[in-house]
Amino acid sequence: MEAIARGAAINKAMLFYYFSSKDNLYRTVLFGVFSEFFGEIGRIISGQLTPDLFLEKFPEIFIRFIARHPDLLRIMVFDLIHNPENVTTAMAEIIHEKISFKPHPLFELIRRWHKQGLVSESDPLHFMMNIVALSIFSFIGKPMVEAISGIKVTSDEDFYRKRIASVVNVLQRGMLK
Amino acid sequence: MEAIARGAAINKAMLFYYFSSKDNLYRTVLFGVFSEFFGEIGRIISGQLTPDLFLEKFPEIFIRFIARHPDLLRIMVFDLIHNPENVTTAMAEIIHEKISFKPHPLFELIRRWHKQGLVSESDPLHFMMNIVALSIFSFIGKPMVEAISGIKVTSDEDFYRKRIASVVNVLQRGMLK
DNA sequence: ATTTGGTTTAACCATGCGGTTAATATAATA
DNA sequence: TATTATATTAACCGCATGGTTAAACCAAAT
Repeated sequence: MEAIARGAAINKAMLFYYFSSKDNLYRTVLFGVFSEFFGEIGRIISGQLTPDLFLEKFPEIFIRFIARHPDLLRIMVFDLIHNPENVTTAMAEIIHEKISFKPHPLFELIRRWHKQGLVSESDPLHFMMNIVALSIFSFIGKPMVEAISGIKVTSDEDFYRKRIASVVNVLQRGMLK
Repeated sequence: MEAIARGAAINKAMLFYYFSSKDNLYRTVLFGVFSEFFGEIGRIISGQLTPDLFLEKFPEIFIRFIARHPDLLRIMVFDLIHNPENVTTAMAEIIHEKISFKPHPLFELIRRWHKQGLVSESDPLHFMMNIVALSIFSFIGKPMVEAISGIKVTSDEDFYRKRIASVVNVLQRGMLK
């Protein structure tokens, strides 16, 4: 909290005055950032959406979004690992009650794609996990893979572009029929 | 450290007596667990290894290994996110100096596969990242995807089996030619 | 000018935690 | 048995940090 206050050039007590607790500040920030994210995602989901367009756009949006908010992933993953109930209830609350994005239509869409023989994965949960996994790991795992391989990434922009290309390629070839 | 000592039914000071610092204890544990892991991986890597066998075995070993060591991922991801230099230098040291597993032969093998037209991904770094990403996210992301989708995983064993199947399917269809 | 309500701050409190220490118990050795 | 090296412990230290408080500041309303 002190560091946040320093960053905002205000006194630490002001954070508690306006946000009452660290947890509440956290949720407020999450809400803002989720609104932004699901807004972007919502914009590509429509009736005419094809699976291969979805698999092309989603990783791009996801990876670019996280790259734009480098601290978000750090904070969320920390919470996800240490007390998942906390962050998941906060997320569920935010998503289901306050934001227009509803996941169920997307899940129904994925099921329909599978029934139409367009995608190979029948379970929408695993379908989405595959996409998110490939996108998110670009950030968490980069230093680990660098350490194991001994290969250092030179340009970030270059890395993300190649990463997006690789992810989209794997997803389209791997999940489309 | 206090919790670890409690778990081992010893006094906290003993941990410092035998391991001198938290960091050193951490590295000792990492070393043990990495030896185990890379031992398992090393066993499947040989001259006759085919890419599709590799893509089938690696995720299975990886996912089962992490499932067997639930705290490992938590600790490593925490470090990976908060001070990557720390964990990566520790990892590099452990892998390159103390363990028989060498990543370069594997990377060469992947390059050869690509030259032979067996796999579509030309960069071994991204090739490996795709595999690790899909495997690892089964653990970190599970609660998140559950929260967003509203679908709760019932049986763990069931979840892992389906997860492995989905990952192997995506990888084999997505990266093989 | 004085009251009032929101705003801002420095100083403080409590707790958690990595790490230390000095003293004691125990086993090995001469 | 006396000595020495190794194990083991309770108590303590210092620092970071989430959170609180009481007082001061300041603008607008009376």
